[in-house]
Amino acid sequence: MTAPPRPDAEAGRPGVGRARLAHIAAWSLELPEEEAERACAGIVEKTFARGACICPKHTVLESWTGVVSGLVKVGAVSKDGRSVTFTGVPAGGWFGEGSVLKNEPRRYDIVALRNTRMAFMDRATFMWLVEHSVAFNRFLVRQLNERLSHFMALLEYDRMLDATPRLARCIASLFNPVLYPGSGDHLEITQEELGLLSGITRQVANQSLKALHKDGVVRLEYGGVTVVDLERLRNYGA
DNA sequence: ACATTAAATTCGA
DNA sequence: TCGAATTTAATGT
Repeated sequence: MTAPPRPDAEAGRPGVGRARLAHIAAWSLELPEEEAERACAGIVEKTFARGACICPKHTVLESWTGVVSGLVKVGAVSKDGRSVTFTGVPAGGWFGEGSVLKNEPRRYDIVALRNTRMAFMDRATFMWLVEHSVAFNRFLVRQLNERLSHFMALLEYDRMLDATPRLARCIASLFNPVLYPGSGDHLEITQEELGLLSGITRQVANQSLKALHKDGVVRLEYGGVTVVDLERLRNYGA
C-alpha cells in the first residue's frame, strides 16, 4: 500500500460504476438495467470539508443531490446572521428534486456539518429518468410522500415545548428508513449538531440525550449515537 | 461558561 | 513506523 488510492479523483470523467451506484443510491436497485446505466453516467461525486457550503441559498443547483457519507444540514440564515436549521440529511439521503424539477433557485442553504461526500446527478439525467423510468417515478412519489409526513410531524412536535421528546423525534427522523436507507442503527453526530438540528441548546441536548439513554432508547458514544429502539424513539413522550 | 475527557495530530527517534 | 507529547474537539456540569 505505497501509493494512496487517489487524492480525490475529481480529474475523472463523469460517471460511477454500477457497484458504486448501488452503494451510494439505494433507489438504483429498483431500476431496470438500462436505466441504472443511465444513472451511473450522470453522477459525479465530490467531497466537502466540514462547514463548507454545498449550495448557497438562491443559487440554481443544477443537480439532484445525494449524501454518500457524512452529514448535511438544510437551513436558512436570516438578516441578523442567525441561522435556522430545518432538517439534517445523513448518508443515504437524496434531496433537491423540487429545485431540479422546477429549475428554480434553492430557497435554503446546504452546509456540510462534517466532512461529507456528495453525489450529484446532472439535471439532464434526472429529467430523463423522470420521463422514462416508471421505477424511478415510483421512488420519487414514495420519497416525496415520506418527506411530507416528515414535515407534518415536525410541525406537530414544534409546539411541544419539552426538549427531550423533541430531540427524540429529531433523532428518529434521521433514521427514517425510507428517506435514509441503509444507514444502520448508528450515526456519527455530536451533541452540538443534534442541538442545531432540533433547535435546542447543546446543554439541553446533552441532558435530553442522557434521559433518552436512561430510558434505554439510545446508546451514547463519543461523537455519535446508536438507536436501540427506533419505534419507541419515534413516539417518545406521546 | 468552565472543567474534564476523548480523539486527532505532530514530532522525535 | 511507533509512541509520547501537544492540540483540538466533544462532553458533562
